[in-house]
Amino acid sequence: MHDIRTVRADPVAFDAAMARRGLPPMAEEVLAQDAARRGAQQALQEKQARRNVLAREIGQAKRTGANSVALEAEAVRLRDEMVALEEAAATADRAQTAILESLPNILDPEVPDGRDESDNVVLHQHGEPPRPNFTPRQHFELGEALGLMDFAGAAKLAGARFTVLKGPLARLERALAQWMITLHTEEHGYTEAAVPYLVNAATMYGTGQLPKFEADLFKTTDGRYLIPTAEVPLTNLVREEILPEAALPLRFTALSPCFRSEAGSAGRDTRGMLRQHQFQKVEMVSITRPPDSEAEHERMTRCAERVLTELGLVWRRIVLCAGDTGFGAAKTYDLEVWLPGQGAWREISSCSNCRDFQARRMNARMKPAEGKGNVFVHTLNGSGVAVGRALIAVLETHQQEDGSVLVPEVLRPWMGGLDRIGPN
RNA sequence: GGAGAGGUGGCGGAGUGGUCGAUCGCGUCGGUCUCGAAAACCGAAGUAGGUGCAAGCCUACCGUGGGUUCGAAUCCCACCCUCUCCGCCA
Repeated sequence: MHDIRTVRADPVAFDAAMARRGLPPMAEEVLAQDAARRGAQQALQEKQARRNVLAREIGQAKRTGANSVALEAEAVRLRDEMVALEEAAATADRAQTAILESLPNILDPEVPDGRDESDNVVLHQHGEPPRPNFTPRQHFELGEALGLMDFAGAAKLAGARFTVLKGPLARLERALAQWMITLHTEEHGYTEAAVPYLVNAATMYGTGQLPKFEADLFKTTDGRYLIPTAEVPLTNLVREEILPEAALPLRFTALSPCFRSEAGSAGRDTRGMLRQHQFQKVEMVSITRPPDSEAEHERMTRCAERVLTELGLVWRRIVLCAGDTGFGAAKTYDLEVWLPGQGAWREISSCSNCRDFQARRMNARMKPAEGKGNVFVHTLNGSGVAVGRALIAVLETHQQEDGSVLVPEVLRPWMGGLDRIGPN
């Protein structure tokens, strides 16, 4: 959601910002609409002021027993006139909100130009893709050979894009999740939250899923939505709040299942558990003072990177280009892991600074310690990290020639000391 | 699911058709007094929009959305939420 004042202040800059997203100029139209809105509102407010005066005078007349017939006649006329003005003002307001809420966030100047993911820029790489002296297998080959990853069973239960994990593999997923969230709470300063997985429309609007991306969501019969990420409930915790400046930053983390319809991705990544309708993810969310969000973005990304490093994975940080950056983000770092079986880099985490974009939608503000006026907070979110994909990366990275998989050191305490998942 | 009660400013709590954006208390901030503090006293203090160089002025907001009325925190309708009891249930 954009502030109409940023458009008013510099329409040329606004159009330039939207152009980076591949959108046509629209400032002129928005400003014309804004002028119409203000005109209608002003006309209405004048009538309202007159109405209030008349009502007061009529009340006074009634009390003193004076004749108020003429006043009441004018008031009736006024009310009739106001009907059209009210409608005009409301329509203009809705029209303005509709366009301002449909436009994506203004990108950080550091975001590189580009159309799609091929224009993303690698910033840093940790480790080198290994060159084992055998042909590494993909995660589903390993999992199925071990008899611990059941796609047919999942399809029977729920359809395509679901997986049933069994035995040590099910436990490995749980171990990954537990270890990650414990790392973030005990060492990275995040407060764990257990949140609803089903939220209302206002909550989905706050983080930007609605109204534009409803097709990506699962909707329940009672009008609620399954969360596509814990970012949604965690961030909306501050919706409609005015926080004292001293309370910031707020840092939350949650383990949750994520539900995605994957509309529009038919045929992509159909094999294996890379792209599912349901997966586990550990999410991090920060709410900061405006000047702090940039540093927080770096900090959060490093928290995610640490997870990958400690799991012994090969990863790299990329900054998404203009065309690939999500609707609500001003800047996004993706972390990609090297999957030896697939022989490709795949996204495992995405850390975004949304600045005040979501805060406007949520009306989430802070009261400055000094000075007047409340300001919108900044919101950030990042995966820390996707558990399902971490499982894939661990399997493919630590697989042995015999098809067994070494359990990363950090996970062993969570695996009852198990150091290897194998076909014994 | 059934029955009942209730949602008012940071909190508590009045207000049931006419200067009510809202009495009062607590808390907060500023001041007086004091060596300092407490107490006491005085004062300030909601959110957003419009307009204006500014001081200011105007408008809206008493859970949300409609309605009645010249006029609604107050009356009517719908919805949401909270609490109590009953039933069911992990």
